[in-house]
Amino acid sequence: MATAPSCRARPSSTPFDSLEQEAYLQLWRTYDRLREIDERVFHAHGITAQQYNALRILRSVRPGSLSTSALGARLVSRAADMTRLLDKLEERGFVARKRCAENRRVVFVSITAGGVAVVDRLASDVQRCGKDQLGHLERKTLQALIGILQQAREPHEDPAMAQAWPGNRQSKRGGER
Amino acid sequence: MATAPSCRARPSSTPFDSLEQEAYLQLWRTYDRLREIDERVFHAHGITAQQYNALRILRSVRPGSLSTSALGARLVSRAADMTRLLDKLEERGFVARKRCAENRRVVFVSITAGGVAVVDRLASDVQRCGKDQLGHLERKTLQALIGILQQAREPHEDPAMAQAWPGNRQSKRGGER
DNA sequence: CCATAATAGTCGTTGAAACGACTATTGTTA
DNA sequence: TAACAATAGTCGTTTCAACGACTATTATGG
Repeated sequence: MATAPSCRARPSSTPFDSLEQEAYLQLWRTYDRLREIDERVFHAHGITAQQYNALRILRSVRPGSLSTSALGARLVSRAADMTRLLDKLEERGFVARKRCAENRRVVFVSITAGGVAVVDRLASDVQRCGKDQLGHLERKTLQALIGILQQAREPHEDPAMAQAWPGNRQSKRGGER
Repeated sequence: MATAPSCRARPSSTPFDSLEQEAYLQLWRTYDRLREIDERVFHAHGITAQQYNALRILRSVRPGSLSTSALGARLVSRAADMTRLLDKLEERGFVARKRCAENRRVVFVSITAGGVAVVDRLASDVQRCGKDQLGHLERKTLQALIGILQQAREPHEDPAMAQAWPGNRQSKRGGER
């Protein structure tokens, strides 16, 4: 690891006020660059990254369903407005909504066969996209990144949803490679 | 009540298809969480993170100016539409635009005294915000994060602007502790 | 019971991002 | 120099995100 131990940065070349700010801006820019890549993929299929995420989560509980707010809590990015996100998915027949009988305030959402088809159709593109984005990093580097990111947001993560975004370090998933 | 009775991490507890995808989603979520924090700060001052960045860059070249596109290239996040971003800043008297005489296609932008005042007024809040976001990480961890992020986006970074986002690893900026 | 609060979701409005078409200016070349 | 291409920026439109107000339903406390 660590290409170039030298590089010899000039003193005034860092326009950052603090290390924390630099880390955050690097994070922002990196996210922005990688997002550009996967949005190309999703856009080609007429879908949004956020919408894909919702479908991915719904597929994982299929044939079960989730309440609107439970789904929102599991999304990668907080979504202020589930209603309209689901409106779009429902319009296109990817999800179905059903009012809960016991508690008529909640609405359960489930993925339809059409929604599953979309996710499946995207699967290989998404897989390839991941390689395009970060495939040049070694596994150990990726794992280190994941660990630091979890550590970084740990104090800002709502403990109530620690199970949705667990801080499990090792995550030995086996497969893949 | 009755949060998951099991916990028991069933094999399918990692909803990620690959390590690359996991890293990207962790990056996305972490960015989202940290962004929430600094947007609170900027929103309190009636400004956008992106706008603040533009002002920060313009202040760094003060009293000089940058062409619209040069400024856009230096921003943290690619901005599709500089025109309207600058419109808003100009409306509020934070920047000034002036057509270039030699090449009348380009427009030079510079920060005004009012713009400098805004950035200065925000400085301490921004500083504190950085601590809130990532102050709980050790310096070495932050440096490791920065290094991995640079490595992560290196193949996706336009070489033409490598100077705006240099890949210098160590960036010993001294003070700040 | 009734009043009140708390919860789950919906909707209106505003502002920003995305995408592309368009104008103005300059460079190139036949 | 006229025609064409390239460049820099602007603008129109559509879509998405943010914020808050609002409706409907259920829980709670006198």
